[in-house]
Amino acid sequence: MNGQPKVPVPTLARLATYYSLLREAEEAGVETLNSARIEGLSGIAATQIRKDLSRFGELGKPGVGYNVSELREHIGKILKLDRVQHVVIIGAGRLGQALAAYPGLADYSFEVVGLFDSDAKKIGKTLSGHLVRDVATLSKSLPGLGARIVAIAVPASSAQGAADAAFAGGARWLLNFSPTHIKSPADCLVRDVSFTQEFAVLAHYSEDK
Amino acid sequence: MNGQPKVPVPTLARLATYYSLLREAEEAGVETLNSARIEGLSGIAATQIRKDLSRFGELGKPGVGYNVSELREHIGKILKLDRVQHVVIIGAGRLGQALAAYPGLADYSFEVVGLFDSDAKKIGKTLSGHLVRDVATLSKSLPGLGARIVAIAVPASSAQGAADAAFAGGARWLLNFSPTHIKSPADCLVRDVSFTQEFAVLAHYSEDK
DNA sequence: TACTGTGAAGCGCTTCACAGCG
DNA sequence: CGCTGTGAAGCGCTTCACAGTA
Repeated sequence: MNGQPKVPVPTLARLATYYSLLREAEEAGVETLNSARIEGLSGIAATQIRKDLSRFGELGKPGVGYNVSELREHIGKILKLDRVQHVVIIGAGRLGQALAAYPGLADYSFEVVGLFDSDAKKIGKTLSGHLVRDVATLSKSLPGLGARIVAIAVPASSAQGAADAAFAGGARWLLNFSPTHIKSPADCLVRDVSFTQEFAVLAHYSEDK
Repeated sequence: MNGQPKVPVPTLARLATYYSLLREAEEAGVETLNSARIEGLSGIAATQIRKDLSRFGELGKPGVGYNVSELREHIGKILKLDRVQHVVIIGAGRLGQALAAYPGLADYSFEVVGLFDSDAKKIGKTLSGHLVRDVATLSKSLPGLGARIVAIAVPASSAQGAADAAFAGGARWLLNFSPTHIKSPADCLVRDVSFTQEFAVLAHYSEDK
């Protein structure tokens, strides 16, 4: 998709974890952190942490560790959290509202710039601090909102329609919270978050001893 | 006594996908489905599907495919969705409410038997159809609720405390929706669902302007 | 001495090619 | 012939052992 060195998704996920933990350490005034301490804070093995970070250059100092703010900044650049990322949310139900109001998003420089729904009772109202707009207008208004990322928080039956409207509006990165498979153009990336899947995995383990 | 063969987590996740899609096919009156059709419905490669299913015996018929209701039932047993799974949710904020009311949970035979919060304004009220109870009483009331699985939907700052109360009440399987690492006893299993992590992974792929 | 960086080994999931059965 | 089941190859992430550096 772009010409940068490919970073494995599991690594990216861990980088997001480091980022969040480094933010907290920075606010607490911690200046350096070594891989063993990061393991204690994150549950991720120290060797794994060093391996992840070494991919991007020599970020740490032997005998000392990693400089907290430098490392946070560096990871921010890799994850592109060094700029504001505009996000649009489709679906103003409980989940959509939860996402729209989620404080964690702001911590990562995500900004919700639009909340859409198809329910006439919700359109025009302000929910979770956002004006609810008609999803029928999505594909036309999306380019003007400058949103790179669209989150789908609608029931399974309307998910593909919502996604198609997003694609028509130029969206290329989707986070799909609906429990259904979304067919997407080849140059688009859809990431699924399935609550039921997570519960089901846990259920499988629920009886062994 | 763990006599069952270990099933990889990625496989379990896909089984949950098959299960959901088979439910729909069953309701639509479809009797058989072959791996190519399941690929079309799920986006999962046909060879992967056959490999996944072959692990549990010869479930399909060459030249025909898989019997929809038989397969759904079989997967239900593997994932232990053939019985009601009681779930307790800690945190009655927007996310906790979204989970408590999520229709997908009922489709998988999950039943929310308790919704807890620490906010005195919420305790005693009914939200998303559930009475909100005081989280301070959680560890005592948990055994009586018969919940195997506990979902943590509280802010990061109270997540460890909520988890500890759940562990004290005998919970051993946690779904953690808070953006923080939870320390858990060795015989407990914590699965993390991090919205910000998912957004961050997507952000990495977003194009430079 | 304390800690990072890294080549190599290890391991598990995925993909392939094709055997086997209805 | 159509479609599943499977041993084997492929591949990528993780873990290990230790070299290298402040």
